[in-house]
Amino acid sequence: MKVLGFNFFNRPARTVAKELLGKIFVRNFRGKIFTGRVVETEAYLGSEDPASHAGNGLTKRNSVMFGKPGVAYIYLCYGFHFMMNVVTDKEGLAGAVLLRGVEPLSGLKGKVPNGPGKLAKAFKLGKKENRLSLVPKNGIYFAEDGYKDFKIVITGRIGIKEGQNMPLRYYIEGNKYVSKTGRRK
DNA sequence: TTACCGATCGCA
DNA sequence: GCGATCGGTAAA
Repeated sequence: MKVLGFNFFNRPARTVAKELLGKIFVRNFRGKIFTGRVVETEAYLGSEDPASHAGNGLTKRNSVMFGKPGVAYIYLCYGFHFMMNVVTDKEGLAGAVLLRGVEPLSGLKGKVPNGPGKLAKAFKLGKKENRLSLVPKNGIYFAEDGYKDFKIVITGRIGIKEGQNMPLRYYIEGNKYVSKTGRRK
């Protein structure tokens, strides 16, 4: 099993979002290991994407999206829910991939993180983990185990105003752990 | 300093 | 269909 490194994330958000499907998300929380297979992602771009946090230029919050790839961008939304993103694209260029759904593999004890909010909660991700680098020493990283026998479906993103949506959502066809709200067309 | 609102979820 | 609840952002 190979850990995904800097070069994997140092590419356009669309590419990373697509290739992250089927990979394994690993979270080491105080000695406990949580793992899950990535089954659903969304890509967020920079200035060309009005739905992205980075769509209106650089601010304090989104500055991490302009920084080094392979860094966690975790944001509190609607006052309740954290969203787990991975920064992509080379430094200076905004881009991120949102994790919307994973299939639980180990350490998740019956939890079904089918949705970005629940996912972050199940993996114990919060404000503290924002801006952490996805280098194994920080306890958050992605790994590759050769799983690639699946079909990728591309649709519009979820929760985005009409008119500024783009087909940047990727998921594994037929997977039970793709979020339900996300399954609608 | 204040007012507004969002990449959501669970319950009715 | 709606309310919960908080931090970033822009305007004053």
